[in-house]
Amino acid sequence: MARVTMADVAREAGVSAMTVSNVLNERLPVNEPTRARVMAAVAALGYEVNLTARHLRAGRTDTVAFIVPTFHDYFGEIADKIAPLIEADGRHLVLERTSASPEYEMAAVSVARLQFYDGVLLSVAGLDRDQLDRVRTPKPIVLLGERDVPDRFNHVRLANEEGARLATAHMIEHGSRRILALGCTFDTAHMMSSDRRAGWERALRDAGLDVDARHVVPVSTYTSAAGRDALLDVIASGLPFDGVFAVTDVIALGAIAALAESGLRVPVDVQLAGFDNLDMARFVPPGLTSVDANHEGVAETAVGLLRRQMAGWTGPAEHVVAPVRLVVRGSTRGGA
Amino acid sequence: MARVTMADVAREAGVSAMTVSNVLNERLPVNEPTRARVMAAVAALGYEVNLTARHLRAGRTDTVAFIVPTFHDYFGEIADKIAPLIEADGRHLVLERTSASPEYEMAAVSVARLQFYDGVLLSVAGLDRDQLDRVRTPKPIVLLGERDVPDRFNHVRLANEEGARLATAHMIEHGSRRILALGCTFDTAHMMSSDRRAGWERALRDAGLDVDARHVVPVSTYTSAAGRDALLDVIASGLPFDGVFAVTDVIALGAIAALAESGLRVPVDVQLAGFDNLDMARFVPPGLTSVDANHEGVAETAVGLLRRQMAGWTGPAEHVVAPVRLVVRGSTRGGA
DNA sequence: AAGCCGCATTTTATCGATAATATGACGGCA
DNA sequence: TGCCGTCATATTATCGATAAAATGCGGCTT
Repeated sequence: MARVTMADVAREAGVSAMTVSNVLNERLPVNEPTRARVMAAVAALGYEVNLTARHLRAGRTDTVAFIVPTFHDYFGEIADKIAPLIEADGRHLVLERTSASPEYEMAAVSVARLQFYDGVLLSVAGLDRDQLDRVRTPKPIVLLGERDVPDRFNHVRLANEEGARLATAHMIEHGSRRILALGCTFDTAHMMSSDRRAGWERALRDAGLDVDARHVVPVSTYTSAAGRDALLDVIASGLPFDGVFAVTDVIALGAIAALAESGLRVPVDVQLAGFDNLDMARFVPPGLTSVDANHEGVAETAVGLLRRQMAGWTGPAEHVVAPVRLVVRGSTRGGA
Repeated sequence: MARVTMADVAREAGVSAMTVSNVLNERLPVNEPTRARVMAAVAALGYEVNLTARHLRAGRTDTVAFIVPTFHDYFGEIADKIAPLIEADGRHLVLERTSASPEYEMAAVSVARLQFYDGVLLSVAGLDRDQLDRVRTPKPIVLLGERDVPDRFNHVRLANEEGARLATAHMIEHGSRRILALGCTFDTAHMMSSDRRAGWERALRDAGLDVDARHVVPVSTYTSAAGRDALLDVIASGLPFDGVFAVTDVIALGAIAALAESGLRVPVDVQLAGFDNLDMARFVPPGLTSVDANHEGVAETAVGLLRRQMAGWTGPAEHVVAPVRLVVRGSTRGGA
């Protein structure tokens, strides 16, 4: 338990603690013989720096947090894209989760927790603009996610409306006329479910089709199970449809299950498109057409903004809308 | 930037810093009027404790790390099970990843990084027994994963052989005679790919079937893409088979894609079973039969062992083999 | 009335590293 | 020979909280 400290190393090498620090951090020059003696002592005692003490004194942790609603699916995939970018700067990435609940999210961005990190990427799921506005921290922070955020934060979001429009228009082009917006809502605040609904709506209008409010089908949570249940309810209700735009790929997977169970063939009877282009979308038969959110591009943009802040930049915050593109696969009739 | 410190609060409230600490931590009793004054000062100044300073002095972070090879899929799902258990004790869970590379994994368990945490759950993917044996830390630590580990570590692993045997026997029972072991290997060291192969082999022998080495098909990485490619190669080679035991569900998803592309019907032409019972397995048509690894049970066991260590227990380490069961779905003929 | 005790609060020392500053040895130059 | 500058290394102070020990005060006992 008795950890080896810098003072122990200093004693062993017959120098002062400061010299050990200088050797290890290459801050001030140290003569070669002294250096060698220090290194030998470090090796002999198996010394490792106490990062907590360094943090307290030097004010730096070389660690960045990515705070997510949940660890799995979308966020897990994007975190794996972010990690190498952070590591390239010699920093460490850690994930924390908020359970998508506003209280947890507030707690996660409390000044206390943020002190552990040199910078924070926060995926906003539960907090609204006003709650975010109460977050007053000088920490470099970049927000990710589809909700509205205060201007003073750097923010990266997706072209939600455009993506939904692309997917919906594609299904219309290939013959669908009654397309469900599964997991969407008529909320007025900007958020994922409403922005994507707006895109779905625009595609319909562009094609001269009616917007039927019954086609907007909410889900209880953003899980495959909820997507499946919601779609089964629609099928049971007898409401006719020949296409499904699912607000996320996870929901789309639930839709695939519901359609299969109900004997509806994809894409012959019903076309289906999702959003996010998760890895899974390539492999689930017949291949899920999906709006590609360009995880890597989003990761690079967000990390770039964060890096700039950590380097001391204090210019105005940026609000980036990441472009999307449609990846066509077998679940729509344009696909293979 | 100028953070509010405990000394600032003390000055504002007209007491000493120690009294502020006592109020906030409820360590020593403090008179109500004083308490109220301190709380008022805390609120007025918006004070939040500096967790780094507390950590340095008190030696406690109230944070547990779960160190995983990658953030997505299996580990993301299990992390979401672990998080609530850690939070129930008033602690925080953070994830770190190692990219499944031994160097990163060694770095992640370096004494330096571990100092940030009160305890560590380490999912071993890259390190072998000898490398792990070099990890000498007094930190509470519990290992997860299918590799052999030194006795002195607490360890939770799955009943790999039994799970693979169950899945394979189930497919034999329903008529398969030539079952591939996709993603398995003939390695002699205990690891996921070889233990599960052993279970597959045992099921074959139990049924009086030959073990054909060509049926053991390795994959380059544990990804769906690699699973798909490997199975497509087998199909192209003309080697006949009528069942696939995939070493993980992620690999199984790749197999589903390969079979679909090749016009082979599941489960009519080929039965398929995976391992892990990821959420996805319920929803991918026709439903993926899978060995359920009981994520929640594993999470509870691992956290229980960790909790005990963090509470000061120093008895001998435990090596738990978590039981598994087969969840039958449409990808095998016993399913719906 | 003297002494002691319990309780609230303060003081001091400390966790381990590092920024800022001080010291001291040596070489160069007039 | 004496002074100064340079470079390597040592000292001191500090980051902010907290454990442990010290103080001080009023009440109770005898």
